Amino acid sequence: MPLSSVGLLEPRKSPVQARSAASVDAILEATIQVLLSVGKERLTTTRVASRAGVSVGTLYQYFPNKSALLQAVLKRHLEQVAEAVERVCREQEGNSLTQIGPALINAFLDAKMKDPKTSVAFYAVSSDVDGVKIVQRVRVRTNRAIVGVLASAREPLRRDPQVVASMLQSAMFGVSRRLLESSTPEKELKTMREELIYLVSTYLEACSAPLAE
Amino acid sequence: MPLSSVGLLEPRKSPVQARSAASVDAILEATIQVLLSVGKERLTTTRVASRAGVSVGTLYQYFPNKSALLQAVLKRHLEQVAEAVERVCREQEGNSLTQIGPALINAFLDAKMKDPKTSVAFYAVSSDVDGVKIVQRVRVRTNRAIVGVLASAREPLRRDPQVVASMLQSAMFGVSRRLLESSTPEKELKTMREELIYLVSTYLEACSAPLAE
DNA sequence: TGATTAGATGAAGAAAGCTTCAGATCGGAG
DNA sequence: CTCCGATCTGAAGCTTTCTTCATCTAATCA
Repeated sequence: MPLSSVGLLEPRKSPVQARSAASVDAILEATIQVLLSVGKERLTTTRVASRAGVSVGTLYQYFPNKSALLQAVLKRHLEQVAEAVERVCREQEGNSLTQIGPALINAFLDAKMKDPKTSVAFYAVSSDVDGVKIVQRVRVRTNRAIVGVLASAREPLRRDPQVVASMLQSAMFGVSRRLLESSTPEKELKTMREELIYLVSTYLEACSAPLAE
Repeated sequence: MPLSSVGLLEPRKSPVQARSAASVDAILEATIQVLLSVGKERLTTTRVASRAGVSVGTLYQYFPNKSALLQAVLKRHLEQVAEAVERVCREQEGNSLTQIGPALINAFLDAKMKDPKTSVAFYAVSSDVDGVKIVQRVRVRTNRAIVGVLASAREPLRRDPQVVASMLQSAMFGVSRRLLESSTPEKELKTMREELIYLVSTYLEACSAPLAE
């Protein structure tokens, strides 16, 4: 399965007629389904096409190679999470750190743990497909959003917002990954979520300048 | 590259004569070197054997398949990190949380970031080789050690040590992964290490019962 | 030294899956 | 209704790499 990571990410052609757009969508969905049902090792372009109800040829009309196909679904998934984070950050603008922290964690975990099986599958895919680059882009976006809310918070930060945001991200990703790699993600979710909120809260409190002492 | 994850992890035979032990070692080392030089996509058993100065046949005498080979090197790497953590935990036994936290972080980061390139390469390998199971075993070991020191600390914990340990692990892994996936791990290491120590310190302090108020 | 077992060799078999492309079909404009 | 480009089809070519095994060499011991 030599996935040349050369692949252009973009579809080969843009849909002109309606049916082709439908094909692309079906292919994308089928990819995830095949991933979940047989795993990445046995995910073949033929199988994906078949599941999507089209022929391999059609698949290759829209994706230059298998790698690009996988990249496309990965990207879509990560962007959903990024959007969730950006959304809370916008909503929490101007609030106090006490509110921002928990809100951020909840939004992230909700988005990431919404469909644990899929998220887990994507971890595996990511390393076959030059996923790091995609992940990085998303990370930068997310980071920017977090720095934004932090800066807008009622309490000023005593520490570099950039670094604080990175730290928060690391902790969030660390926890979600741990959960997803555990055998029973849903079971531990509640506990770990609460603990993460606690961790982040104490951290943010410590980071904020003492308003009155 | 269909890596049947069925592979037995153990070598097919144990070395009786000295030269065979040497072969196994050479093969293991060569695997890492090939991984670093051409990447996992183009790592072939032939190439590894060639680099190790033996023939493919010899390789297959000690490893049932490619997957087992990769698992072996991955396992070795993870265990080194685990040992480093267990060591500090032993050393810090009975100290205060103020000391334990930083010591733990430093030991972990030192071990994990010792050879960033290799660590990064292993991330990619892990998902091809059923690495999750290996990672999990190591996690459990590490968790046990951390729970141990926490319990031995001068200050009693107000929170479930199990959960606290999981949280610490998640944060550590999250940060190290973030660093390794960044384009310049070494650059950000210092900053992130300090920040992580700060995070962990404030967290542990909050977790400990107030001795005097 | 001769016998016996451990270890090494590497050409070739076999499987697998990606990707192509020549030809069939569909949809819409005129 | 006709025509033409858009879209679809899927058998087969091609490449690649894993893995085996019959055979050869090295080490050990009596």
